[in-house]
Amino acid sequence: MNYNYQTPRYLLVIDQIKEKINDGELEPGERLPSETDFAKELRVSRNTLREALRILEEENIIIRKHGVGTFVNKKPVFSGGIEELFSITDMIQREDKIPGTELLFTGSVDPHSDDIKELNLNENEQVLLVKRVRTADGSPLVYCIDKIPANLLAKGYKLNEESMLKSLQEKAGITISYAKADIKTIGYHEEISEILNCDSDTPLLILKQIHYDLSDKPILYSLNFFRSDQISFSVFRKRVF
Amino acid sequence: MNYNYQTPRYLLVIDQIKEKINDGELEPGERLPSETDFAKELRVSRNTLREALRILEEENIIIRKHGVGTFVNKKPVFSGGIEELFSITDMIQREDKIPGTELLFTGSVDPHSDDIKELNLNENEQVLLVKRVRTADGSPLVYCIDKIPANLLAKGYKLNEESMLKSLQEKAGITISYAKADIKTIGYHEEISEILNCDSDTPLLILKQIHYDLSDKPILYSLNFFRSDQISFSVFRKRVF
DNA sequence: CTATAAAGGTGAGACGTCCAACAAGTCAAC
DNA sequence: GTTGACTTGTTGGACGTCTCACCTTTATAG
Repeated sequence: MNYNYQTPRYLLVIDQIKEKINDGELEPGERLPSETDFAKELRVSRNTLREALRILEEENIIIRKHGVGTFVNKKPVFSGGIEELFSITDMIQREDKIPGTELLFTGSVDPHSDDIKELNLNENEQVLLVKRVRTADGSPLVYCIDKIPANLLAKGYKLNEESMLKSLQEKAGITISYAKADIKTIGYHEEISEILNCDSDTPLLILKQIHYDLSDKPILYSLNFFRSDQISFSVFRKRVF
Repeated sequence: MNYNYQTPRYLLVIDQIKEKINDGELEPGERLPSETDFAKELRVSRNTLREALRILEEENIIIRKHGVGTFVNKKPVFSGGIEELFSITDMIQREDKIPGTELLFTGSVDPHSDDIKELNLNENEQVLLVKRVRTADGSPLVYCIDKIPANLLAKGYKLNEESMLKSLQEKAGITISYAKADIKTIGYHEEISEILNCDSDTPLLILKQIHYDLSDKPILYSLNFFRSDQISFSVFRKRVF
């Protein structure tokens, strides 16, 4: 096995340009050298440079104006919205809080009809059901229900207390690539509101997700009930023309 | 001399391939000809074909596997999540319902401190405040508060009853390019829950948005309160590596 | 029979070159 | 002064060619 990664040139070029921007060598709003000149300066062909510029434009780091020039974008690209897939562990850490986990239940169960549909299961296939409460700095933040087809996991699969995504990656070799999420809300849930220790005036934000792997196979069905007084979801919405 | 190169070749190639897929000439899951062969067949250079394939891959229409081949994607690309920016009018129409509007208030007012911050206003700048209830098939769905800096609009600016985005585009020549949205929830709002005609058990989903134009200038600050029993937000979440 | 090596096909990346489309400035003719 | 052709410099698009990395299949050695 020779993992002979050789980083493509255009990716190196991207890094070089980003570095120039971060180092202040290229100021926001400033015009880049012409493609011909810049290619010479970076010692790559114009096409390679263009490939890099194309991606940088996609990432909103530069703006290209036909017949005028290429410019460093002014605005700091904000992101980190939930259109990017990250784990609840990450979500908590981004708020500079310490994530914790309280395991409520784990074991194989027969799936509900919903699960069969969403996870594309066979008749007799069981699912690994995990119920947890995730805490931020010790106080309960979200009630999590996760379901994974049992046959995807080795017998001795041991759930660690960290991110489910990370755990799937490292323990089962499954890479989650994307998820289809649905955001709802519910006023009060007898059991869950109790566990999250929030009163009847505080609604719960529900994040219902189906996670898929690289070959579009449904892997993980999860329901998350958030305390709405401690969380909100931000989304970067882009106009599609 | 003037050959018919109005639209770029690679865009034509994209259309040709899409057409082949829609016509059933290329079945979902089927392998495309190799790049070399396909380029010959379509009478373009391999580079041009690759540019087309690159874009088709981005659009999730095909999947390329290094050393194996290029395949037509099986699954229908789901999207339409709120990571794509569309108006509430669109949102309602996508549910096959008839959008309606009830205008509650419109006029110029002094901005709040929040507005000044979010819309990047000057001290004495007024904002056009619009309060509306949007209905779907006649029944109230969402309570909308919109604020636009007054100086962006001509004196005689007349709000039509349609989409604010569309109105800004057509009447004021302002193109909204993207928005930063925040999703919250609230259990009950004395005034708004009343207007939306929903009881105290039904929480409201709040969509708070700041809309920006093509040059990243904040244009529109909006607060939308949705009846949570009639709406949920779907998001396509993608892993970023 | 199995395991390993070689071969061939595939997409990925890169280069040099050419022409077209676009924007802005220059300058002469009106 | 205004107009309109021309010039210059930019990004956009396209081509042909080459090498590399990756995967599958086949052939071969044991």
